[in-house]
Amino acid sequence: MPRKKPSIDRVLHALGDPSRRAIMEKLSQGPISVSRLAEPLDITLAAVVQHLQVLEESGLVQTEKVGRVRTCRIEPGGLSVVDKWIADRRSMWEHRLDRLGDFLADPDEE
Amino acid sequence: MPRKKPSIDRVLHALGDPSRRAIMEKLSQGPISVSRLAEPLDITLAAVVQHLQVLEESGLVQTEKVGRVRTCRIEPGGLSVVDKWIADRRSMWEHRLDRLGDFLADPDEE
DNA sequence: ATAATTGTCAAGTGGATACTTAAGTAGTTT
DNA sequence: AAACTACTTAAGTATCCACTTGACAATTAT
Repeated sequence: MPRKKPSIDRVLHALGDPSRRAIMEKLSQGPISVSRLAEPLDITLAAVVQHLQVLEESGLVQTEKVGRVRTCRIEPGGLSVVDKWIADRRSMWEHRLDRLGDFLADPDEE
Repeated sequence: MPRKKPSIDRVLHALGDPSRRAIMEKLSQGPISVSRLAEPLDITLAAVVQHLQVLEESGLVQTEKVGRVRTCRIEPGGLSVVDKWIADRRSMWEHRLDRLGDFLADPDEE
């Protein structure tokens, strides 16, 4: 089955949840199985599996099942779409600040 | 009223919503009033105000009311907490990849 | 074969939340 | 003063979503 395109929408929604961020942080330490992932989190294994689905569909995590063990790891390129979105916003408003000193609208700052 | 500390949790949750991202994108073009912000979005003005509250509490947007008009603008440092979180994750797993070649899933390591 | 491990799936629940409507406030214009 | 503009606030609704339970499947160990 073809892997879904990781949109900024999917990715940011995925990262918006604390449990999923905890999973990302754990996975940053290295690949690990589902049940070992679940141990430190105080949610059930089933919940962890659901989070992993979201993370996988958003392109943040890759998993592979061998035998009865599913091993999860970070998908290194997954966060780049967020980087890009942020960079785009920043370039927009920074570029704007270059062109016109916006003291008119904002006398207080800068 | 002291401004709340913008945690990574607040910020990523705020950015997880498409309407709020649309607001961020519009604001990247420059400061604008609430009602003009609402025009292109097909949600009510009241909904926009609620989103703006979330964005402001997360430190992504700053607003200022003069007369009866509230002007909204990007808070330039607001996204840095996301940058930092991403950079931290990346440095973790990249550092790890430097140290040990991760040949295949080796469950009992270290 | 039996049991234990590791994960999967379906269905349901409770709480969060995005949104609407409607009424109200406070500046601004005429 | 009256009308209009630009929000603001409260309350209700409906959907979403994180999480649980419980039954099941598949692999590995005894």
